[in-house]
Amino acid sequence: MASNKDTASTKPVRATIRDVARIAKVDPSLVSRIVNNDPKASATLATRKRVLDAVEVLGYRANSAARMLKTARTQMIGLLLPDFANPMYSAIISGVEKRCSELGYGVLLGDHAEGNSEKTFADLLQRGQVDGLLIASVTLSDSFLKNEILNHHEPVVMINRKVRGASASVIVKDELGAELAVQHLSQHGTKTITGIFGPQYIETSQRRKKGFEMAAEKLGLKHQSIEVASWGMEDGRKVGVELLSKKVLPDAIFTSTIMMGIGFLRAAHELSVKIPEDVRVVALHDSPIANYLTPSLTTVNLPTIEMGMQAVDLLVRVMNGGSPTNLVVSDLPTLTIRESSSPHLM
Amino acid sequence: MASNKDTASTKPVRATIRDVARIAKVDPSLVSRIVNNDPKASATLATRKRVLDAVEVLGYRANSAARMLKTARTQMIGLLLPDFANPMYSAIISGVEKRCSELGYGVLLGDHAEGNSEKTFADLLQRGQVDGLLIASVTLSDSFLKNEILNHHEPVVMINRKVRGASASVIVKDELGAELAVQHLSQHGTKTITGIFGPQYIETSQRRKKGFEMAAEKLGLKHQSIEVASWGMEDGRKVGVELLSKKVLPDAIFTSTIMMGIGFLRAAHELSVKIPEDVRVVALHDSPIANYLTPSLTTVNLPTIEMGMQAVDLLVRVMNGGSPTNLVVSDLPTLTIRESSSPHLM
DNA sequence: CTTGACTAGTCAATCGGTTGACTAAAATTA
DNA sequence: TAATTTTAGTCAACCGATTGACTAGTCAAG
Repeated sequence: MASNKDTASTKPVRATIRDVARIAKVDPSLVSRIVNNDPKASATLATRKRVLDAVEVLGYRANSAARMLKTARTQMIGLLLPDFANPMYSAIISGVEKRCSELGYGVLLGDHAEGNSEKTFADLLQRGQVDGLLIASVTLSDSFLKNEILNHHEPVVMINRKVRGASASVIVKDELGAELAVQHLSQHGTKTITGIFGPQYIETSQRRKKGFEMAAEKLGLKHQSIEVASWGMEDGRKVGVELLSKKVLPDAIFTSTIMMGIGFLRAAHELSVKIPEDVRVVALHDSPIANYLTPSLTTVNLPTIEMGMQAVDLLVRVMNGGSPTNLVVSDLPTLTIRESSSPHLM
Repeated sequence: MASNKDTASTKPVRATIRDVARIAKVDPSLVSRIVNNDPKASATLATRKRVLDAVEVLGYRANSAARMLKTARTQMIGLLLPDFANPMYSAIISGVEKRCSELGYGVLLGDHAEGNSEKTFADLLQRGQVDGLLIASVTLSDSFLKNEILNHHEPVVMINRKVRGASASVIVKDELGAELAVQHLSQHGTKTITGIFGPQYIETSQRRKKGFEMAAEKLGLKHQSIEVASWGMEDGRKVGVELLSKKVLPDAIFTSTIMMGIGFLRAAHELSVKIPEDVRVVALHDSPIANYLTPSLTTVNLPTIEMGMQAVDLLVRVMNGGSPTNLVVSDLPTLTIRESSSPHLM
């Protein structure tokens, strides 16, 4: 008699380890050891083959719930994001997913639109659905993170952001990215430059601003930093309209996100300010779309996919008992020069 | 003695149902019934309170692996996507995630870049990590899907695509979307119109083309359909360059994806063709970015988020024994008129 | 021929909840 | 008051895989 009674019709009958064991005429424990390459498994070649054949024939896959229960590891990682539409996050997702899939981890998605956050954390971590958590959110406050996350002291890695005081994180060389942009913008006789940044309570925004200001200082540029409440296209547009309505325009603009850069280009278009002739623009973050804007947008390509991958690596290390560290992706930002900063390309 | 022995230091000690039972001085089964609102649970108010208090105090959450194992349901849905960067997919993800979270399902992400596919399917479905699968992929061939997916006859819902012969699906009114675009474009004295479509072995592409052609026919427009191999920005640009290099330009262009539309605008810019003065453009799919392009891009807003949500609903129905159906989201596409199609806005 | 060391594999407890079957006491009905 | 139903809760068998402990048989060495 089959151990799986066929329930009426619809339910697919999944083979269990016992089914395999019965077919191969061995104990389930041996099957387990063989399929998991347990060094403790000792079996003759013939036996091993019988087992493997049975696995093949039955299409056996270990039930992951049972395995999770016994091993207390889910082989899943939670990924918390605020916004799926932002291309920056797309790249992170890609990197995370890629590395996870290489390492045999699943990626459980968690969005945390407003109000959602506690629920998500509780649901994912507390009921043991994931072995660890990646948080790529810029909107959660440091204090919330400290109280909710570090309290539960689960393995957590922050992506693209450090949280003061604790936890592991992976960031990229934002300062250097900003510096690269400023250096490039300083050419062609640029004297004045304006940077547009997100809110400074976010550590990442701070680093970008710092990189911008130090580079401008070093190059002797007259500079100004504008801080806005958010990072989106509309923010870039609004600031752009305001800035470009003035009598005197800066020679160059640096936006700390590509979304802002896109918005800024739009503002310039609306006010008939010529980019790059009147104002040259560089944005942080690359995205395929930068090539297709008019003018195409010069960007600093941050190693975002790499950041996602290394975040997974770090998280896995922490899950295995490694100590949480704050990691900086060693890949350097690179500049992709396009029309928005290069009069001669136009 | 606590049932959880404290392992050295790092591992967080999670309370089990037995811990709760002990504190509340009841049987674990009663705890289970109470926390799950099992109608079979009968307990005095006092007992119930004791249990709930104990749950609260211990921060108890049912271990999901154990529950999965026993109930044979994971409360997770797999979402298979080809590309996280495409804004179209972002909207689908949003909708799926939202509805899942409302219904208490988790979303397990599966990318299926090349070669990845069998592995992903096997991993997710066969080892019972998800109760059902949503597939939002346009690149997998019908035959692959039929053999790999329908063979295993697991609950699967296709998003934005039908597979001939079987399975459940959710699509939107693509024809109508195309028609809406053509109608709008037919104004302002348009006589000739060209549509740009993805490969016709994809059913969705077919419907869009059909909608386009029927509408053009009905309105007495001279029309032409171009078929390209893919749906991206570069495809739109290439076709655009080719098309706009000719001596005679069509009065209007319809692109069947927003990515193509973006690429087309770029082509026009490169060739100094004025949009909308020389050629008017409408793209299928809306996205916030359409507002920020130059010119801003008129789009047909398909109810994509809704599609994601309804896909989840349908999948859940199928998982609960409902019969798989091919569903068309009833929300109608709407037109958002922007500069690319409206001379008077410029 | 005996002892010891492998080899090839089996046994059984366990992970944490769930759920049908069951019981003792209390409440209701006859 | 006795019989019956309800209430309040308990018991114990799972779900499927993992893993430390154990055993029967084989082989080699002494």
